Amino acid sequence: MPMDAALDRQHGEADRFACVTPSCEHCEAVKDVAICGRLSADEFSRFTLYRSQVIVSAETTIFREGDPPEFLYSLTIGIISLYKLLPDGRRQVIGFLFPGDVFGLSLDAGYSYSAETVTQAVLCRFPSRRIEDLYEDVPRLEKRVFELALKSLASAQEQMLTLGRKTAREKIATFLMMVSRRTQERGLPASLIHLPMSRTAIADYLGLTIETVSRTFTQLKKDGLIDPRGAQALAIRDMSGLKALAECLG
Amino acid sequence: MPMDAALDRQHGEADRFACVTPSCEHCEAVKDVAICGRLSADEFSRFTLYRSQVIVSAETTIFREGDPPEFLYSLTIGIISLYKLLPDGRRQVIGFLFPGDVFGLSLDAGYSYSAETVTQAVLCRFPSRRIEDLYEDVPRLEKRVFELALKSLASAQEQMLTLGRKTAREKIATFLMMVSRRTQERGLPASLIHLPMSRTAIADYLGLTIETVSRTFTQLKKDGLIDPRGAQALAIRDMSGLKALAECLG
DNA sequence: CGTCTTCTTGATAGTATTCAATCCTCGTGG
DNA sequence: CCACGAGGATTGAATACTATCAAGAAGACG
Repeated sequence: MPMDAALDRQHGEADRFACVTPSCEHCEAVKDVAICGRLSADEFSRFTLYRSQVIVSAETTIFREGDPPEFLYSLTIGIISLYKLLPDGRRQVIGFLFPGDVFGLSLDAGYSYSAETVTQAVLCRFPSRRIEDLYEDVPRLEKRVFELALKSLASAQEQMLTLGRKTAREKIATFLMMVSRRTQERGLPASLIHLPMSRTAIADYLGLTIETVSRTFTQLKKDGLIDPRGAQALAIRDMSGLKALAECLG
Repeated sequence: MPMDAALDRQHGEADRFACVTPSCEHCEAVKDVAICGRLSADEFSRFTLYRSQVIVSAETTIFREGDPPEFLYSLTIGIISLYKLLPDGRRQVIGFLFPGDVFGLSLDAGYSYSAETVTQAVLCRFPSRRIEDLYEDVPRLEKRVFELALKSLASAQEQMLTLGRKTAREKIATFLMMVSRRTQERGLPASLIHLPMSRTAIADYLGLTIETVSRTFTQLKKDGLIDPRGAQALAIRDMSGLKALAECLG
């Protein structure tokens, strides 16, 4: 397993990660929310000295749990999943990331989770060993990363509530509302959502099996709450009903 | 409900929270791990200008989810639980805190969880609105709080794996190993652990019912892994067996 | 257009929950 | 000092929700 990881890093990167120039035409879209948000022009130019950008194709591993932390990442475009594995293969997706989210923060000698792309993605990355220098050069950035880490913490705690105390139906509703919110944040319609992640990934995120996920989608459709558009997209037909279900009101 | 909270804060604090002098005889015990760890004498004296200390009796609410954040807390002595509630009363304990842990970090207008003591506790607290001043006065403290927030994040992610993918038996083993580790960190024997939290609190932490928790303890006893010493304490008889169970190896 | 993968649906099984009763512990008061 | 009462913990029986096993349908892709 560590052998595979080593090989991957040795031979794989050139194939999987395409480097792009530091002039970031996409960054504008997420500038308000991303790590690089709220920086002055001067701060931003210093910031770019530490940053490199990569394009990663869909369904590609970025790093594995236990790998020595090489980079701190910020997602510009695309969707990424973070997950942990048990020795027998059981998997828990601990988060789906959207543009503006950061990942790869680590205190220890290794990353505490694996990261892989769901869709093709554009990432900013910062060498871990130069992070302290970056923080000194652009102090506001440290505060920003701190803020984003606290946001991650809050959503992890919210997810603990979902995993521990909600039913399958409520879990799916919660998941759909989360995707809807993140979609809306990007300026897209909240009730027409794209689900590029597989049923397996959704199941592993919610602590369910793919069969239960599938059955629950079918039920929600029957109840008129959603209207599937193939397996990869759906329309929310009753937003307030779905919200009530997600928040366990009704 | 908000009425109750308001009354609590108005009339309750004098009764529930006893203030103690800033000379902290207990702090020595957790100095290496706590928020105040690794500070120079000079930094520490500046630090104390922001800090107040309180003693809180057992089973007492410190703040509720949604309350405006007044303080950042650091636990010196005792055990605290953080939890979230659903409207219908379902509860998820999102963490048990031990000496050295911080809580009450919040970005929003309100705390994102409730906090209550399990045992009597000694707390350091820092007014939220002066936190930025404190960070400026003692820059190293901001890094320290950042570190502790990342630790919280890592343990939340670990708990997501437990909640989503482990069986009741594995969950209990994981919980016991966590308590054992935190006990050992305080210089106490790892295999003789104290469980001051109720079965309800343990169940709400692991996403189980009290009955399942109880039954699982009984089973683990039968299997010779643990040896209950009343409901509030137990000896771990087979540490490596319990560890294997917690990590889902065997 | 056929193959392969992913998703959906169906039948059955199992783990944890629910409902209910008993037991135990500990604090209280006689 | 011991009996009593109350709340929490344990145990038992039945149920329910979700998982597992198995098969079929729908897309995706060459």
